[in-house]
Amino acid sequence: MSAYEPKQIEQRWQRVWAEEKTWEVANPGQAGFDDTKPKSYVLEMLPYPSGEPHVGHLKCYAVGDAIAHFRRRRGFQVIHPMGYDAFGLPAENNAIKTGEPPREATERSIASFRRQFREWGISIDWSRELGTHTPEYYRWTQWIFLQLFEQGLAYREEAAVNWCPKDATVLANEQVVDGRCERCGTVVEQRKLAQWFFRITDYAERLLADFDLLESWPEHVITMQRNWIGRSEGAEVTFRCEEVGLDFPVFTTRPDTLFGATFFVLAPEHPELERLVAGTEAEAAVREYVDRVGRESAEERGAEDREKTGVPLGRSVVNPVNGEQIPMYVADYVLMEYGTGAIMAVPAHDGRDYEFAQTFGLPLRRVIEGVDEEAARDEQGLPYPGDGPMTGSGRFDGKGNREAYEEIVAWLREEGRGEDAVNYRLRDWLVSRQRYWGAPIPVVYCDACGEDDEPAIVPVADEQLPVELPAIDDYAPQGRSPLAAAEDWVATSCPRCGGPARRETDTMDTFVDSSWYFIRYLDSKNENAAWDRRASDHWLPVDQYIGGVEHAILHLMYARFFTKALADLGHLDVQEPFANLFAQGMITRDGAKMSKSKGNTVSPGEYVERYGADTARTYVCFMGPPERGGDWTDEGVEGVNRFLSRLWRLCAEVEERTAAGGPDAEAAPEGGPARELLAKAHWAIAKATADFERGFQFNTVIAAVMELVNDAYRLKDGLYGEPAGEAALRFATETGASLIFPFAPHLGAEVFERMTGERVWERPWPEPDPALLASDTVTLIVQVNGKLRDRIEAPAEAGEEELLELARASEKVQGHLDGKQIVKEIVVPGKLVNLVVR
RNA sequence: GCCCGGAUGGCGAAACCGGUAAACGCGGCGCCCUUAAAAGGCGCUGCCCCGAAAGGGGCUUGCGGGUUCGAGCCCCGCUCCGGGCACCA
Repeated sequence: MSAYEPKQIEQRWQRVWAEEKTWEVANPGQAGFDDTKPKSYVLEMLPYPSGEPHVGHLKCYAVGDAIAHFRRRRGFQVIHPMGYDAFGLPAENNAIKTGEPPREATERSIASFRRQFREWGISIDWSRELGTHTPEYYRWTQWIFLQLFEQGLAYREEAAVNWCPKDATVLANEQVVDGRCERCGTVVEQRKLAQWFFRITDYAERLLADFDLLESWPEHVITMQRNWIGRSEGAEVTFRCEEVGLDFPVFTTRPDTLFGATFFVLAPEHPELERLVAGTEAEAAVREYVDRVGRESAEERGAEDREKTGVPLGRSVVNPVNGEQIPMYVADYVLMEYGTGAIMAVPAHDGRDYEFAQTFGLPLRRVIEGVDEEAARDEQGLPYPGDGPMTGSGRFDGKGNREAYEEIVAWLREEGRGEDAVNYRLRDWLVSRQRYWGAPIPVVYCDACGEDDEPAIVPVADEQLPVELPAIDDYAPQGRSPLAAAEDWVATSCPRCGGPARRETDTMDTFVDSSWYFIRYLDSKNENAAWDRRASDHWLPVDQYIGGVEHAILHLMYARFFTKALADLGHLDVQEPFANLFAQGMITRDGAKMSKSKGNTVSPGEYVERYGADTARTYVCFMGPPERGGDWTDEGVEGVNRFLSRLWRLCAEVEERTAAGGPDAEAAPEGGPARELLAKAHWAIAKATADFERGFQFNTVIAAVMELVNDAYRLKDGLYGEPAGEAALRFATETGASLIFPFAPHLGAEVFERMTGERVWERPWPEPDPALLASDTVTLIVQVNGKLRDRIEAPAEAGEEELLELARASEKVQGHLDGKQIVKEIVVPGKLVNLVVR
């Protein structure tokens, strides 16, 4: 009998799928478009092509492909494309080290990914393939940038960035490790540079509200995004500094504690600081403090156990609720980026204000009594952040603080000193990078069009797109984008006035590229538009998105933002890009995250070479629930390989039998092995279908097919009775192939063809026969006082009385009744009897 | 500190609506095939106790309570592990 040789089988089917373009689908209006089927967009996150694919890729695409195959055979027209997120730092860092142009290393890696995806037999519509680094793609990334720019959603502003003084370069956040430059170890500084931003904060509210529009996303991903957006409700209250005649609004979530404010703090970056202290005694100390803070990294400043620091300003503001003068400070625990960059400090009810007050000997004033505390009225138990009755708050005393909250805000509103306010933790998205390997930002600076010595920012005209990335020699950053060195490229003419102008030399964050690729797939060869509305209207949203949790926040939120902004611009008709999201867990080795330095990496290529793609794919799906992680073991791989070999040999044996004796037309009588095997096959169909539809329980789908194959072995030769016979065996084998096909497509296709002469992917997913699922008898569980005492084969149709009689008649049960009184009888028909005795 | 997950045999796990705990796989043990090995096939395999055996009994889903005829699953209180956010007013 021939052995299972995956290589031959796999190559054969890969050739068929490539030559026949089996997985390509047409768009509406194109030849071959099938308008009879509902659509399903199945998408895995596109890979970042660096080096070779790793097991994370294998898992992601194995899971996605199983879904795609299942949906096709359930009658959907499935679109399942692939592309490469090809811009980014690794290729550029490699270029700095080796001098190899990023494009070359990237193309090499893409070729390797493409080849391996084909070797894995992933059912991809290759006609839609894209790379985000190609001018054909980034031309439209630039177009989207300009669309956002025209809407005021892209803007340029000074911002603090990470700066390494030794390398004289700007660093990405990921290149700052523990506040130091990852390359030279120098402490990183904050520098103010003009940067490009996307106004994602305008969408904060919708990004929160539209979680309701999603069909199925993992709860923890939604929670992570919620926390990231960080919506806080409160009030904006204005404190006035009479000495300099300035109003200072603050944001607070606790207007109920206003009477407890005993001091006031500004962030070191606060723009009015200068005016407050200019020419005063405090000026020198304040300036020194602000300078010191400015030199610190965000990491240092945010350190957990850091002592509170600050400097008094020698000024005071008036508390609008009681007219009290409270002293002003500057302190680095107040952040300019959040709220108004100023706070009212209530040390009795806020931990941070409390610490500051302790350090600087400032008074506490309790304005909310603790409810159950012994020392509810004195300084013990402070800071107290909880609820309770108001005290020391004038006419609000005695009221609950929640009630007082509303009344105080209403009062401030009437007085014109405050109003309800909402704040978000979310910041605008900084998209410019002083880097080479990215899509150039398509604007120019024109002095002639500008005013007041400020050059005008002029968008590049649509017909001049793409702004192509020029070839350069030196990729090392010099404190400006490496593109700045390409002087011929930088010097251009102004699209508006035709005069001399300079190109923007920053490139875009790679997250911009990946925020819209799923739309481009729908019309990836379109040279006249980013996409055709007919295509996007038909295919969007993505019905099932699959990828790692590491993208739970950034990528997924950026893509959601892009979708909403593009919908607002009239380019899309969906508000959410991904209706269903599946976040896969990480595969470890020896219990640890895989890394080259630990030497515990698993190369999918090696396993595909040794065991075949079907084994590797089925194994990652069988390891456990795919949303959880799993530890890769070679024994586990062997086990799956053994199972697939068993299916293969079963097929070979059934074929031989036919050659020898011809199919026996058999009846599969009740109680016989043929009937048993057919019933098992239909059970497996029902189980596999249910588990597929329930979500991603692939491990149990595969287990069901294993059970079917085991039963086929057990029954085929009749070791313990009659053999099952040809027809039942053939059906069991065919069914096993059909059900395993989404995981092991090559073997599934091969075995199915040998059994039926047909192509499994052209056959609908099998339906279980209810007549064969039903059984004449059931195992009745008999409990006494909830403990299992006997199992009895009972007629499936038996009524409650009959079951009770059977149960009471059981000898084993009798032994436990033993003179006791039956006080209650519980019957679950077809399942269980519980006798309660006393 | 706040917010999410999770904890079941030697291991990965299963258990759908509160109704047989441990399906399936790994590992281990035994047998068959073989001159032998590999490969393959067949069986056993949660823990403890009684028994020569057949068989019987008890215990068991991180810990402690509760609800229920019945809890891995529901409720209350903890412990440990993993992840996210974190001076966000």
